[in-house]
Amino acid sequence: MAAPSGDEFVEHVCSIVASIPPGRVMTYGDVAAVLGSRGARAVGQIMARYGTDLPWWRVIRSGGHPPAGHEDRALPHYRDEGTPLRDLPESYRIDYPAARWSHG
DNA sequence: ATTATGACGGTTC
DNA sequence: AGAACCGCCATAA
Repeated sequence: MAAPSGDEFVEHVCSIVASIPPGRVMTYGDVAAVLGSRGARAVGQIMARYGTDLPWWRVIRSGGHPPAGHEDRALPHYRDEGTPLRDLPESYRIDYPAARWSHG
């Protein structure tokens, strides 16, 4: 496993992200909020480090924008999962209110 | 303990 | 709407 035992934060983030169903998305802030923290950035760090084995594209920024620097990689995933998109085809952003997923 | 960094968030200009 | 600034959190050096 990429995450050694003891890192609850990492384990939690991975678990939450992995629990997001296809076609749904959560913001970094939401994931952090589930952990009782506000480390949206910290979540991004984990995605950058351990997200390689996770559906990282289901984690977006507030406002419905996909992960910075990974828009092109995420787009095909959204189209494949039927995630509601907006502002196509010029640019695109996730229909956050519609695709938002609650951890519970 | 202190500093710097990052797949962020929100406010302000 | 785009850029700048500050705040928050976890990790690495």
